[in-house]
Amino acid sequence: MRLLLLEDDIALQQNLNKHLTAANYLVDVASDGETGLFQGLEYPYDAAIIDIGLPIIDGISVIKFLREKNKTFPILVLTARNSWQDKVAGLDAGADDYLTKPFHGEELLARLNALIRRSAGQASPLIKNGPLSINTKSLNVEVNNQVIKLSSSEYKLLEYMMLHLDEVTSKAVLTEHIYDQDFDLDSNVIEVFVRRLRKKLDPNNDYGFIQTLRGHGYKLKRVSQ
Amino acid sequence: MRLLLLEDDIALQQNLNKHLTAANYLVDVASDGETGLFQGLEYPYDAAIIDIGLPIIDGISVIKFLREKNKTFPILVLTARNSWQDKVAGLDAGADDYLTKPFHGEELLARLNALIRRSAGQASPLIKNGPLSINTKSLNVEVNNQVIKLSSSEYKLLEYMMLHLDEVTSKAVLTEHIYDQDFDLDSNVIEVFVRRLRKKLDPNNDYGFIQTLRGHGYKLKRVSQ
DNA sequence: ATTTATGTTCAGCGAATGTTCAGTTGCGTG
DNA sequence: CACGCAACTGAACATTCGCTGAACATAAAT
Repeated sequence: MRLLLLEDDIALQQNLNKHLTAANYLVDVASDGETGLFQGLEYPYDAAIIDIGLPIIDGISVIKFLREKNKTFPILVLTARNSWQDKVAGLDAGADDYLTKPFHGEELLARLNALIRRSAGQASPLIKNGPLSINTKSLNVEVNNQVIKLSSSEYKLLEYMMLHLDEVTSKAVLTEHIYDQDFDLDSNVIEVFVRRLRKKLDPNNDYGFIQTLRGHGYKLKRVSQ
Repeated sequence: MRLLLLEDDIALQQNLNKHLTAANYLVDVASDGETGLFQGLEYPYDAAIIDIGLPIIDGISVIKFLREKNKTFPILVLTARNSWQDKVAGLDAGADDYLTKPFHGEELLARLNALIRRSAGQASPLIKNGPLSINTKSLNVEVNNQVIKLSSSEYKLLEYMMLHLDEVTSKAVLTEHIYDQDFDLDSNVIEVFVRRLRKKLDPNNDYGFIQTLRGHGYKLKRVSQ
């Protein structure tokens, strides 16, 4: 198992390196974002541990860039205590878990093991489809890296379709997904939400994300990119 | 698909049961670890959903025991929010994925489907017959890799015949399949739909996909290729 | 209490689809 | 070969479905 460790605090870096190596990981280290990013793009890592505060390129940007380049290995971010924003930013950028400093080496190892095992099943909170991406943990939605603000229902609709790319889904099923109990069927809520979603995601209909299949339902087109 | 659901919160249990059943799973439920473990050892499940906090025997132990007895079906653990220890423990015990409460039924389904698919080597929604192919999920239809746009009824007809290749099907049966209730019999709707289908799939009748058996019905010819 | 965001309902429109019809074709049987 | 019936065909007609803008209702935020 090969790891990428990005940490600029040299003492901490060496300490972690020791721990991880002892746990039979092959560790590559870097002390700044640029070097780290380069390495992350270059080598087939099984996971990365990235500190938020890095010189040259900060950790968040490194994560974003790696995800943009379709690097899917799990990422664990290290944040300072009480820095709630950093955690959120990290998860938004595509990290899979976070750890607050200070922490025990054991804790790090446990989480890392879990992440790696889980990633074998490819359960990343970040779902991408061409220029469209959503984060099922932070509920962040982006089109071409532009954040889109969606209402709760709009998000639910989109999430469902992102989890079922290219599958036709009837309005009845979509309704069930938005409302806990069953709902009045001869309402056109779904149509209205779809309308608003389309408008927000793609005002000029450049992409045609959401397609209508008359008599069947809607589907979110898979975009290659 | 048969599932084992171990959850001691009765409300949640029933809710999940409803969702899963609606998604065509056959669900066995249990509210404590002992009963659950017994069932897990006894029946051939396709997957299990296990809450960490269970009476009598806790979820982690159940998972460990199942794995020890070489039960290989995928296991999804449910954990409380912020309890990363539980997640780690669950994954270490042999679970394949985790889900943090509260969650949407759909997210559960998506993960579950992913797990099962991964463990079983997916069944394809793609049906091919020579140059003709349909996708029963996306409802995409192609002839020689050229996408063909069909109306709802046209698609239903084609799907039925693709699922019954080389079988003669009477107009009455086809009618029943398109309409929920029975329909006026002395109408020539089917003929009209067949006509339109033929035109769209094969304008010059190069292949002769749909054959007429006078007095009996239609059949979709199996094409070698 | 007021404003703002979100959810829900409604009605008109137009295109896509479904349905009917009438004339034509052509197979199969006598 | 001729007849009758089943299927074919093109077009007209009818209807449904989804789209849309807006209004109204309710919930959340200030």
